[in-house]
Amino acid sequence: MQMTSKFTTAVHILTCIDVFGEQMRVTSEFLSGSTGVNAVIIRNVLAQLRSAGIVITRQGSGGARLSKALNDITLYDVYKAVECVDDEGLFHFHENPNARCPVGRNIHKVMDGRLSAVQEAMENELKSITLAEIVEDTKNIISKE
Amino acid sequence: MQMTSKFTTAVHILTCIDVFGEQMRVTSEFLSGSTGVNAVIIRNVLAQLRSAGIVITRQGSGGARLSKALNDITLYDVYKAVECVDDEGLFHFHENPNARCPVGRNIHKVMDGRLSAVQEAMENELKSITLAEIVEDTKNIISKE
DNA sequence: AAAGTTGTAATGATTTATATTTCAACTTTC
DNA sequence: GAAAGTTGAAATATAAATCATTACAACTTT
Repeated sequence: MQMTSKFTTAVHILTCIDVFGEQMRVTSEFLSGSTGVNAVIIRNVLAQLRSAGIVITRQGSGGARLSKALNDITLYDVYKAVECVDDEGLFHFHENPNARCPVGRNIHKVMDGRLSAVQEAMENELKSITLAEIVEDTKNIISKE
Repeated sequence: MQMTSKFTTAVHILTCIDVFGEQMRVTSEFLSGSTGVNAVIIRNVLAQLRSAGIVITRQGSGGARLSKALNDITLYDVYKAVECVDDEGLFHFHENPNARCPVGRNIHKVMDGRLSAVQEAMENELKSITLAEIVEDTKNIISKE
């Protein structure tokens, strides 16, 4: 199992918008070139980031912009925006446990709370990381190249 | 994205072995009935649990047994046993970032450590939960039904 | 020897992820 | 206002992953 690569793609996109946005229009075509991801997928990711209030895009004009400070965007916001994990949760329960078996009819409720806690631990860690630090590190590396 | 259901299936299996193991042979056929999961899949999961030193099974004789105390089996052990997440890690990087782009050639190393930390947060939570508690809760619920 | 079980390989069905094609709607520039 | 470039979005294709199923050899117990 692996998280959709739209997540790292989205972080890459946002980093590019900040790094290049002042000098040029950061179009889906440009982002496709930088990420190696198909331009239509880029537009889909941008649409999700837009729905989440993270970027602004407009038909025709071209070029995405951030709609918040990097400090106010956490990896969790990006993770939610691109729907890495749906309402069903991170863990996938086998669907047909046997209700006539005492274990089968109870295992779900016994595990549910604990699995939610595990997912929450991961999400809390994502909340602790901001795009500001990602971009700062990136710029530092670039300036030393 | 969701974790393979082999994980919850494995926990279900281990719970059944403990709950029913003293009164009967817990065969893959029986476990298939309780979980609603195909018997061959059950045998595959049992094979993985066996490789991890968690259960004992033998050709012919039938019936799986635990090879450790429930207290010494954490959800992390089960998660590793059934290979929920492979060596690539929980997060899947888009594969072809452009090395000619300053962001493209650095984003991976900027994110890697942080993504590992996120994964580790999840895994640490899994390590904190033992099968002993899962089985205890299950038995408590059953006894009150 | 018979019956039941595990181990495992091979195949199929379903779902999901990503890429691709296509085109209408929009903006800017000439 | 026409041309060029861009976004938004639907439809389709390809590839990979997941789970189920079939089949059968190896093994154990009776």
